[in-house]
Amino acid sequence: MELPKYRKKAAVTSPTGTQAVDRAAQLLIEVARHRDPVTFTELITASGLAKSTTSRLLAALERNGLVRRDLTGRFSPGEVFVSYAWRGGAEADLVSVAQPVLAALGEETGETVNLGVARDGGLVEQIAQVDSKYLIGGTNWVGLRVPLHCAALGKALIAFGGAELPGGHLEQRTDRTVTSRAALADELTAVRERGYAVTVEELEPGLVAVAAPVFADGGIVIGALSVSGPASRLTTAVIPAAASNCMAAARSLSVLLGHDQPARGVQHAALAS
Amino acid sequence: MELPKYRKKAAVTSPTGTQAVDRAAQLLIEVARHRDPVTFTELITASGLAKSTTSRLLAALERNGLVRRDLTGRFSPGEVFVSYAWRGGAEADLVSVAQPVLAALGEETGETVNLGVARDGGLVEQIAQVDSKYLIGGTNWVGLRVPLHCAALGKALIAFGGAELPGGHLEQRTDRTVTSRAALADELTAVRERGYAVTVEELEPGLVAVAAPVFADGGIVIGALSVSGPASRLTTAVIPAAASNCMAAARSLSVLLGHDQPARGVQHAALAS
DNA sequence: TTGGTAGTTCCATACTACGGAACCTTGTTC
DNA sequence: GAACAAGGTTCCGTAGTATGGAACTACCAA
Repeated sequence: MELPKYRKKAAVTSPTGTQAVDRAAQLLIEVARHRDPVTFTELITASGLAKSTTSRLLAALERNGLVRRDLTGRFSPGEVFVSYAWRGGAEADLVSVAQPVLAALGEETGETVNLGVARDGGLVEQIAQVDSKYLIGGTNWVGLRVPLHCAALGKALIAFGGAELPGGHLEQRTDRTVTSRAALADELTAVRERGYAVTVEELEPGLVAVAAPVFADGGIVIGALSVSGPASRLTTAVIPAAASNCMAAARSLSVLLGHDQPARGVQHAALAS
Repeated sequence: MELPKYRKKAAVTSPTGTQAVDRAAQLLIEVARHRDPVTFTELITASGLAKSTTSRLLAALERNGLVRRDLTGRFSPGEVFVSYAWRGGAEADLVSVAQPVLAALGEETGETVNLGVARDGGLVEQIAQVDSKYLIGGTNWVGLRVPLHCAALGKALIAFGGAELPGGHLEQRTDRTVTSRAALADELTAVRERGYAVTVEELEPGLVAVAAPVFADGGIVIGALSVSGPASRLTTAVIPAAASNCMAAARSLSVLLGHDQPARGVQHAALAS
């Protein structure tokens, strides 16, 4: 009886002519995705590859600075990742990754759409925007920073752990701004239950907004997506619909960023069956 | 006359059994290294690969979320990078990338060695440390944040554009702290010329330190490396030697992070000759 | 010493990645 | 608006690179 030198695979593996690259990419993603260093054995089981193949591919990745092994032989993202992250290019890239999602949400709701991220000092900054289709709508808010507690974006961030409410006085922006920490805590609980945050004239009279959190790999909240408009259009009757669109968009963006994406690549998914 | 189907290469290409992965890694690094999106053609010339091969490899990288193409077809780092950068894992990874360099510098000088990065509010935080070999030396400073203007790490950061001096009053920590902006500006010019910063009892009486900047890809300053000790040991006579060691270590770390590294991978370097 | 675990190297094999050419798409020039 | 150019993708037969099993090394524990 002869043993086949190559195991025949049941599932068709990528007919794209890039098997090795796909496999290496999967290994790299597996390393980049985890918060803690990953062991060689974990990578073998995660990828389903042969020891020798995994060893060879990882050596190639390491040689190129894409992964790094610590003293115990475990793998972490390499210098290329570290260097990229420190360079600060990620914010610009986040904006461009998000742009299509914002555009779609703007199309659906017709209102001003913003992507916000937490900043030091209890602020949230809008880093991308799609303008309202109406004549009355938001001006350009990109670069604008507002307190977390009176913005929908800010509430969404705090509620899901993407920002922390600073100590001290909570500024009373309008007569509807929530400045009691107890009331705010109750509201944040509601935000977590609903999945979205609302502000009704708490930041500026006549301004209503809803916002939902955006997650990256590993469930970390990196920002929030908001829909804002005048109180005359965003009435209590239409807020739920806008919020629903907003949450769906936030979820899409999260998936784009690798959150809860079951199998990112092409091959090996079938092998698990 | 027959045309060879495969072009014979003069230089031996990676005898490691990972040609495709190495090539893909080079393309990925080329994309991650640049601040601005890179075009397909630029990648072809940079890699020296055939159009078809480049197209296939880039498609594989894109499919796996490692690169992304914008509307004009140019390439940026993909969601995997964006997600990694936002997760904040880069700081821990920087510490572990830097650890061997710090250890070597500590071995050479015998003094306390620190890696510092800029924080909001005109502060510098020490994120990694190697302790002095002497009984009198620095305590554990990891996590400690001090004003930029009176720390060697801070001066090195400001001088090379890695941090900005905040407006307002410059705190007088000791009677030797430089609090005049004009005097500080002069000193920063000297730092740029020398390549390293010095503080002599400007942060705490009896404490002397030298520091040199650490660069990442593209010349961005991401942190600084310092050597600190008591004024009794770090006298004006030995400061230049310590500074020289410190600068060499900072340069090593910069190279590790991809700064000015002529050819990171294995192949293609030979093709340029 | 023996056994076990973790990972690397070797090797013949055969399948995957190769590059040239054809082809497609988009934008530009008369 | 036809012809051209530039940028990029798909196709294809071929060859040489990636493959996985086995042998091997290194380290640790009992």
